[in-house]
Amino acid sequence: MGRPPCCDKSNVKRGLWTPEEDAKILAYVSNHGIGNWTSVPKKAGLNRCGKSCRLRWTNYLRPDLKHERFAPEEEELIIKLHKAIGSRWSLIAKKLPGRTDNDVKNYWNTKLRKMLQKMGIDPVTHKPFSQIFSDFGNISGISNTGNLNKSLNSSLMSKPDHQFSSAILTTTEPSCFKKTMEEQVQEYNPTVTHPTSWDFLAQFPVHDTKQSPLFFNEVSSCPSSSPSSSSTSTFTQPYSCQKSQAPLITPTCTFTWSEFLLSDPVFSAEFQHQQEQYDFDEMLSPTNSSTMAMAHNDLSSCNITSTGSDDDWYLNRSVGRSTYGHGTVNNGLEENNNAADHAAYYSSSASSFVDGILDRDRELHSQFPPLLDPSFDYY
DNA sequence: AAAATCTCCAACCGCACCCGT
DNA sequence: CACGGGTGCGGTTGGAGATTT
Repeated sequence: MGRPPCCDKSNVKRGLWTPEEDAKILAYVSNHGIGNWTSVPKKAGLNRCGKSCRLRWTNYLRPDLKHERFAPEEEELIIKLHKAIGSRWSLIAKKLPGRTDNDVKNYWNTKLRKMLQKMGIDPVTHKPFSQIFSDFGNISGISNTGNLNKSLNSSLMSKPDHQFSSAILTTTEPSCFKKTMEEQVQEYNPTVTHPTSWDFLAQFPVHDTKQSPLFFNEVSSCPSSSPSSSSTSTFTQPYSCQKSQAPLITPTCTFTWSEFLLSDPVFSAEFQHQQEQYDFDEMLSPTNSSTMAMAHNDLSSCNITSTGSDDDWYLNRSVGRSTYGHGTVNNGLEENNNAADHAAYYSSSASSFVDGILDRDRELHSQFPPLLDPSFDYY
């Protein structure tokens, strides 16, 4: 039994607002102020749902809103905050005067996300696709099975190369991203001699948490919407996804957001030296609201159980989902972090947990030699 | 010029939380 | 403590306008 609708949807107008309707809202708010939106339609003479009125006001009519395009500084701030706290649009919007969460969300989805993808950055994890791909390949052994070349060939036959030359940096793009996806793949995977394609990457849904949550979504995975999360700083589960529950990996140590943020050279500089400007403590203070408190937990005190660094976390997630892959010995992180920009932006380290998994992988191979046959297929 | 496709964003939806009763 | 109305939030959709074919 769900919650009853806030109004009779069949009898209220929906869709785009007219100037007349806007004027009624503005007139009502100027006379009565904001409050009890469910009664606003009736009092203002509108045939709209109260929720719709509130949305129209907060997202469009509020006098303090900016309607011009986002400035490069705003773009950079959104990216940094998204890396730090994920798709907490309302929190991000609070740091952008005159912008609503809807503005920020739309701008992210239409511009910034695509821009990052073009530059070879996974917009969910903020890691280079090449690193993700390399990790995945090295752990699951894709490159050993022959499927890599097969996939590359098929994808390259279907898509022209010019797709990969689109990552031309503009002056509005943040300076912290320098390399195209193609460059990164060449750099991180010397064995890959051809440009790759989105189709090819799409076959390995490492950044699609809906289809296959191979990699931990550091933000949405925090049980921030859970009532209990606001009262505890330690998760009882290593990770939990609201919509896609992933199998658990036994935790061996803890990871804190504050350490993660402060270890990030880009974010920590802002965080430490301009704390007043960002002022997460104030913004995320538990005294403000439960949402703030939950986000505070995410940022400052929420402990995410992990086997080491955040990179290990991502890595372990992929390991956990690739039990039967053909693992290579190296985890690929150390040797693949030779790009100065990304080495500065993304730190990594080896993991005994990963080694353990790889040992087990090798053990499986020794016990089941057919697995090493490139022609072996599960289907 | 027309049709097809793409981009963008306003608006909607459903869920969860807050808070008064 | 339970309930229910109000609100906040993030994800998604629909359609208008722009662009390409």
